[in-house]
This record gives sequence, C-alpha cells and structure tokens, in this order.
Amino acid sequence: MRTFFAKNSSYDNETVSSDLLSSLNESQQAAAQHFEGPALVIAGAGSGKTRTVVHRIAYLMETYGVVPQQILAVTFTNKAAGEMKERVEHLIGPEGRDVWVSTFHSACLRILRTYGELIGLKPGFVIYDDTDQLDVLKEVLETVRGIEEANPRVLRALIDRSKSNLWGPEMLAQEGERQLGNMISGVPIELLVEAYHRYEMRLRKANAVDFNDILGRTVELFSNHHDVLERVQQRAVFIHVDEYQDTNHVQYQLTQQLASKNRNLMVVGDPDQSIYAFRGADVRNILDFQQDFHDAEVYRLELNYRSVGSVIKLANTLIVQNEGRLDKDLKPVKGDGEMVKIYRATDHRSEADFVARQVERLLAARDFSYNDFAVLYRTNSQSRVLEEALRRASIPAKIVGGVGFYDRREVKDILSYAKAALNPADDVAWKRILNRPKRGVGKTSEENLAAWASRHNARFYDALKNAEEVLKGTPAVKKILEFMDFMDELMDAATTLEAAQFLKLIFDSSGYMQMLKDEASFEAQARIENLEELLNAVLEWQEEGGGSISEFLDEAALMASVDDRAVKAVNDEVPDEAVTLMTLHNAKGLEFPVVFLVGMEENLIPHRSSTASLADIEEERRLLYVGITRAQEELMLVHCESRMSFGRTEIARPSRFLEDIPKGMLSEIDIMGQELADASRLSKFSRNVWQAPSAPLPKDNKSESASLASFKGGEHVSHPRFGKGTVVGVSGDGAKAEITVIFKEAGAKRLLLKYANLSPA
DNA sequence: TGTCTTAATTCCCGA
DNA sequence: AATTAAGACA
Repeated sequence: MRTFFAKNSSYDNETVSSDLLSSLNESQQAAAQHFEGPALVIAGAGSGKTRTVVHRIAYLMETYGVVPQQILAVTFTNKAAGEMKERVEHLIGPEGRDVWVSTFHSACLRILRTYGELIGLKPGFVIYDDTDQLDVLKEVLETVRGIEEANPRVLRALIDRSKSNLWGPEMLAQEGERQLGNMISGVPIELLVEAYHRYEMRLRKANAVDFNDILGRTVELFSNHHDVLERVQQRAVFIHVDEYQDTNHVQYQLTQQLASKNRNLMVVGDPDQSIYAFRGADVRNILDFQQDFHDAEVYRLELNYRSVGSVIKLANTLIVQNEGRLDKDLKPVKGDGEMVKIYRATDHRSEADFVARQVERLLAARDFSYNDFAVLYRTNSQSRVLEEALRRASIPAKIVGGVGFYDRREVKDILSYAKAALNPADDVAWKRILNRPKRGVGKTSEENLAAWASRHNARFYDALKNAEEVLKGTPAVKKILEFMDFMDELMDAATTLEAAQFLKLIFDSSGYMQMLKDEASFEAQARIENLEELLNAVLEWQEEGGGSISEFLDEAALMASVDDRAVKAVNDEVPDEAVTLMTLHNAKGLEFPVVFLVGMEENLIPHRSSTASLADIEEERRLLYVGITRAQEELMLVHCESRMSFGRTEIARPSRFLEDIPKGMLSEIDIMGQELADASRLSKFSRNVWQAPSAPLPKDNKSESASLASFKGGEHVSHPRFGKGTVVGVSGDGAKAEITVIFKEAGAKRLLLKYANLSPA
C-alpha cells in the first residue's frame, strides 16, 4: 500500500471472514446487502463510503455468486480508483483483480481504443491535453474574422463546457444563446460557434480527441452501436459510481446507458461535497436520482468515523447555511477532541511559518509523523510560500497536483516526438518538435509551412515532406531534410522498439539531450534529471506489464497532474515521510490527523471570481466543508492580514464563512499554539460569533497614510466619475498609495489614492 | 534566425 | 512573482 493512504484506519482491519458484514454499522450493512435494482447511497464525509462499496462488492460475490467480471466500479480520480482496487483485492483476494475498477476517462478510452473505428476514430488517435487545445485554438482564432481579440482560454472553457453538456457547435448555437446570451466576454456567440466548429475539424484532421471527447464520443458510440453497448453491459452488470454528486451531463448519460439494461446501479455521493460545478458537474444528478429510478432504494450513512466532535460540529454549523440542501446530520463517533484552532497571521510568509512551527510543535508533543499533516489551500499559487517555509524548517513536504510531471516542458517535448512518430497527422506535436532543439528552422519557416498545409488542406507533416518546394531556396530546407530523415527512422522504430528503448532513441538522436547538456545550467540539469525520471517511469511501467509506447502515452495523458505516481516521479528524493500540500479540490476523499486550512480569507475562499451568485458562494462553502471534514484529530484555520497577489501586497479580510461561526467553536491561538487570553484577544467585540480583529494601521506615519489607513477593504465609496463601488484592496503607501475599487457600473479600477477623491457612500 | 529586453498576462478549481 | 508573448536589433 502506498504511503499516501497509509493512515486510512478503517482499512486496516478489513479481512475476509465468513462474517463479512460484522465490521459494518447498521446502515452500512443495509447498503452493502443491496442486491439488484437501483440504489442511492447518501454518504456523509467520513462515513465509510468506500468501505461500504467494497463490502457490497464482496457480498455480491460471496452471497449471490456474482462473478468479478460482472462488476464495475467507477471513480473520479486515478487515486480513488487505485485505492478502491487495492481494498477490493485486500478484502476478497486475488479474484478481486477481475473487478473492473476504473475512472470514467480510462474506462471510456479503453472502449474507444477497441471500438472507436465504428464512429470514425482511426486507430492510433491521440489525446490532446489542455495545452494542445490551446495551441489549436490560437490558430483557429486567427482564421475567424472578427474574433482575433477573443481569449483562447475563454473559448476553451466554452468548448469544454459545451462538450460536457454534449453540445456540438450546432447545439451551442441554440442552447448557448438561450442560456448564456448572445455575447460571451465581448465576442458574439456566432463567432465562437464558428471557432468551435473549426476546432472540431482540426481535431478530426489531426486524428485527435480532447479530454471531453473521450467521454462524449463513447456516449456517441453507445447510442449508434447498440451491440457495443450490450457487450460492455455484459462486463458491467453491477455498476457503482462513486462521487456521484460531481458527475456532469456526459457522465450522467454514460451511467444511464450502462445501467439501462440491468438497472443494477448503485450511486454513492454527498450533495454537500459537490465542488465541481465549474466543470459542468450538476448536483441535480444525485438529487434527482429517485426521479430517474422510481424504485431506487435509498441508504443514508450519517455516522462519521473520521473526525473528532469539534470538527464535525464546525462542519455542520457551516453547511446548514446553504439553502438548496438535502437535510443531513453528520454525527461523530469519536469524542469532542481538541477545539478547532484559528490563527491570525500578518502576511502569507508568517502564515507559512506558523504552519511549520505547528508541525514541529505537534511532532514533539505527540506521536505524529510527517504523513499525518496536510496543508490545504484554495489556489495552487499559495503552495510556493508554504513549501519554502517548510523547507527552511527542514520539514519534508510533497505537493500533490500543481504543475504535474507530464506538463513539464521537457517531458511534453520528448513525448511529442513519440506522438509525432506515431501519428503524422498530429500537427501540434510536429510543430512543437520542429525546432526543439534549435535546428535553424524559425518562426517564418514554420508559418510558411503551416500556410502551405492550410492552402492544400494537408497535414503539417505533408508540408515538411515537401519542404524543398514549400521553402524553396531558404537555408531551412537542408535542416528540415535532415530532421525528416531522423523522423523517418523514428517512425520505423516506433513500431519495432519497446517503449523504453524508443524513448532512449529520442533522447540520444533528436539532439534534445545534447542541447540540455550543452546548456550546462542548473535549470538544464534539472530538466535532464526529469527526463531520466521519465525513462524510469517507462521502465517501471513496462515491468508492471505495460506495452508499447503508444499505450504509455494514453497512460500519461490520463494520469494528468493529480496522481501520486506523478508526484513521486517529480523527484525521486521525495521521502516516504512528508507533509502533504494540496488544493482543497485535491483533498476530496482523503483524511489526515492534522489539517491546516490556510488562506481563510475573502477573495480566496470564497474566491474573488466566485462571489457573483448565491450558487457560487454555496459551492465555495461546500469546498470549505470538504476541507474541514478532512481532519481527523486537529484542525487549524489560518488567515492573513495581508497577502501578496500578482506581485502586490493587498489587504486581506477574513473569510465571510468564519464570521458565521459561533465564538465558542474556535480557539484563537498564538504562534506558540497557546490559546490567547481573553484580554489579549484582539477580537474584543462581544458578538456571539467569531469576529476578526480590525486591520492594523500601516506602520509608517506619513501624513498621506492617514487616508490610506482609513480604508481596509469592504467600504462602500463613491467616485465623482465612476459612481458607487466597494473597496477591495489597498497597496503601497504615501504618495504612491493605490486603492482598488470595484465600481457597480465601471467595474474594477486601480486608482492613485491621492487623486481618487473618494467619498463614503 | 536567434537573442536579448521589455511588456503583458496570469493566480481558481481538474480528468 | 513568474511565466510567456512581443518587440528590437544583431
């Protein structure tokens, strides 16, 4: 078992026994004994949901003689799939290996690799990740007139959203206009639809699918080829879907299709932990389950085995404030435990130092190991300071997520060589490797080649093949001929060599390694090490039964950034024992004895871009709820008085969510972990909810600072030209002091305070 | 073409 | 603050 999950206490005493259900509580038993027909399991945080599903699988086999080949369990992340697979095998032995445990994406990819040709996917199709998508979209935007200024990222988000709703360009034209209006980010929707259409053409031409296509095209396959659906249904007679509250429409459709024949569908989830609306997840999928399946049995798991009482109480207090919510009362099994702590740091550095100090303190005081600590934050950008502070304190730490191993420039470059060799139509890959390492083929040549390809409706590869003609008389021709000779060799090798050997060939013969060696910088050295690590990953994967390089590419694409294998691969030196740093989203499904929730501030949680609607706020609240419920023994909340963002120091106000917490539920502590005496407590107002102290006065006493000090964010002000607005930040001091105000009409403005001429409103 | 400097953008969350 | 795009010039 990987160390990452080593602390899963409920796992340890799972054993095969004649009395399979004796280790479950009453409601868990009821769910685990569910046989045929649809079932909805509402499973609160820490209520033993995975345990219940794993036992249900064992019970199906033991009591009803269901064979493992008829059982499917779908999870969201590779991590969750890996964990469930191990627990299934642990509980029911070697037979458990035949249970199909998979993520939506890898299950669908497997199906498409087998049957994709039926819907026009050519064998050897590649997967475009988000960077590839962006590359394609940038080019597409240049070809649609009137759309040049559109942000490719905005367009990508729109396309992703459309696809997660199973909307093609035509549907986006209809539905999009109805639901989103006729302009999106200042661009008419017709043009965006046109761009979407062209994007689809490009992908088709490149024999590529994007992430959403992996699911969407599977739905298409099932709809148009019932025989394929039936074959898969034979392999999925009993279906389990984990984290059902986070399914989007495509996943919903897939589930419906798979379950349509046998109707043995068990969905498990917790509406209070729905945190993926931003990528199309729809809580209604779980809330309406009983409407979809009128005969559904409903099981509720409300006993929490994970957290101490104080943590559960806080979580419940928070979440009841959401309006659109299924009533659910999580009850702790454990005692009250330590009070939840809160610490007010001056800035993000002192916040990080606080975390380091507490890790040291708790480690010394109690029987903890580094693995027992997790630091959770809202945005990846918060990780750097934390990582640095822990390193200064010689505390080993690992970051889960963030810029993943397979997103690194050098890794993407090398894998692009493989992709190009396997698929001549992969324009993105060919363009990426053409001049990396530098071989004297610059931007102009690339543009001319691309223009030729587009004129002839050909592949970029064809342009390269015809370089002599296309770039007649330029010095680049000779270079391209050499390059193509090498690539011919590589294309041959792609089908004959093993994955690792093939990779080695790319390293040595492309000139890429040589380029890094010649550079001789610290950075280049790190890149070389990453490439060596990539080779190790391939070797390890081969030993575990992996096959060709193309299969490895699939693996790498689905691995994405969030995977403990990816984390391990970043640096071989990652010690077995380490504090875990990750985003709140990544923490879902995990648990740790000690949890720090940092950045408990307005603009972070709720995030600045998620305050527009009640639905946004409620999702942020659920995200915080997920964070709180990760803690088993101790929970510490931290917020700062000021924080740097985009290189500027800004005043930070405590999260509104904190202010709804009754005073007695939080213990305010100092950096030593000592509870502040009531007299020294800065929050001295005697309201019965926790209240943040007012922001400190600026340290200097220049005359201008008096006016600066009078703003701490949140004030309603009025400006002669921009009208009414709200102060959201102040930075700098003296004559250079700036104030940021979001005006109701004019939007966000950064003004020199000296001239801002604001009056209270 | 390549390199150096400067300007702009991003830092929401992810399979 | 850090990465990436754009622009100037050899």
